Amino acid sequence: MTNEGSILIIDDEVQIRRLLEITLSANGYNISEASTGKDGLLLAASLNPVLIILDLGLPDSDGLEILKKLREWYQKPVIILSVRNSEDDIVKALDYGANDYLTKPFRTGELLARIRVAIRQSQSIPDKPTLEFGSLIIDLANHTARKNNELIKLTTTEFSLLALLAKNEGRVLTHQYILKEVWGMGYIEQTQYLRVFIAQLRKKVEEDPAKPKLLNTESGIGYRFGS
Amino acid sequence: MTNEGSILIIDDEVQIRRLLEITLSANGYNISEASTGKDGLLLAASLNPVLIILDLGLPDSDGLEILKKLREWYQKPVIILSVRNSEDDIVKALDYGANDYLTKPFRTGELLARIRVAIRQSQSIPDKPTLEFGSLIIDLANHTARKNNELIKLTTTEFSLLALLAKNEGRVLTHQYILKEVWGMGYIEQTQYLRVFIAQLRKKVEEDPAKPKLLNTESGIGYRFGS
DNA sequence: TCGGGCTTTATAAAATCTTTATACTCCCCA
DNA sequence: TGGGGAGTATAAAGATTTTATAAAGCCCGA
Repeated sequence: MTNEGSILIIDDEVQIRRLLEITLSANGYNISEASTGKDGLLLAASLNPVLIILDLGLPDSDGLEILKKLREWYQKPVIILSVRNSEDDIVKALDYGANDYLTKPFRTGELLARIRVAIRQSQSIPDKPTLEFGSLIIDLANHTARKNNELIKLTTTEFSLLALLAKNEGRVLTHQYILKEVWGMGYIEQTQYLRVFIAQLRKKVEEDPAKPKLLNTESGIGYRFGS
Repeated sequence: MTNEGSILIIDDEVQIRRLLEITLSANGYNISEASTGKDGLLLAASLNPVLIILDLGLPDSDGLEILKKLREWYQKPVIILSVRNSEDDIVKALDYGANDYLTKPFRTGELLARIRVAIRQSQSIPDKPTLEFGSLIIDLANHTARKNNELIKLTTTEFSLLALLAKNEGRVLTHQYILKEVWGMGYIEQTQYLRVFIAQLRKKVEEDPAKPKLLNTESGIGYRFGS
């Protein structure tokens, strides 16, 4: 795969993409590009790049939302490149999981150095792309899950729910928290959604859906994955 | 142990140190300070801080040299804080092993966010606080309790009751107080509820429910956890 | 238009809480 | 010394809340 180890640029401005493409290529990186948040997410999932450069001012969606969605499964570095220079924007982006934040216009040498820092750090941290629980293997980067080595067909919502719970193995997550993370702020009261999807997941993931070992319910509170 | 997890500031300017000290302390970090590179290196070695904030413009030595020396053994994050704003300085510092680079004057909120990023990357999630009583472990944040490392199944009410008593280990809590805290103001007279739930808890938590060691009754007054 | 996936509804089942019933324990005093 | 009462323990029945699951309806993209 030629794009193994590439850097993904998500930015709507053509000239910025061109500049980055030239600069980064000249320094030995493979480049992939997306001009919208949606494309960016898709490309990120399919290419699994070593680093993502993300513009906050995308036309189709809020950059922070893209960042949050990315961070549900993408552990490698994300560097924000934005014209926004307010402290609030910077702090939010960093707290949402960005590794670094540069304001446009930026100095290419500095960007390159910060890319080196980010990649250097991500390599020292051992990659944990899959979560394993007995015969169940969840691959966060590829959005897939396997039981006894067979691929389980999961919808997007089912996968985020499973991934959220699995990433918090042993912890009790409240209904509200799960609904907020998977469906969004406006769905905090839709506990029934959660019940429906948990039931579906159990059918797909558990040996015996009637006696769940992975997706445990904490009556009156929420759900807990495992132990 | 008090300096375990502290942040070391190496900067010769008193007012910067004072500012950082106030800001960082207010955000729950322990602070250590050095005004020269030499002291900084010594302190770093003796304290092993979780993060170092390093000024490049030290009087006794070149900041980059300090960084280089630090990096011979120190793997945790180093954030550079400097008046120097040239691309060359920034690139060099980052390539010498700095994790981040901020130019003075800096915005404290941004610095704090970048500190969080650096610490987040350098350490995995710390375990949440738990209450431990021999073989019984109560995890308040997770709403779980374990006896001999096995999860005990507790209902919401049972858990709040156990948690309330455990948090007040050794103290006698009156019936009324417990009822008010767990059930609410309107239940102060329902002493029987309490008896029922204490009995249930003892069955689940005590080695010998007939001879309780944790959930002790103070006849005529209330209950006491432990000692 | 079709079909997959999400939302909504309906209902059965399970879990939990409340109430009742009965027995036990301790302590005081005749 | 042993009977009585206040306070306590516990099981179990009844009531209520919460959860599981199937299935119907809806919506959107191919």
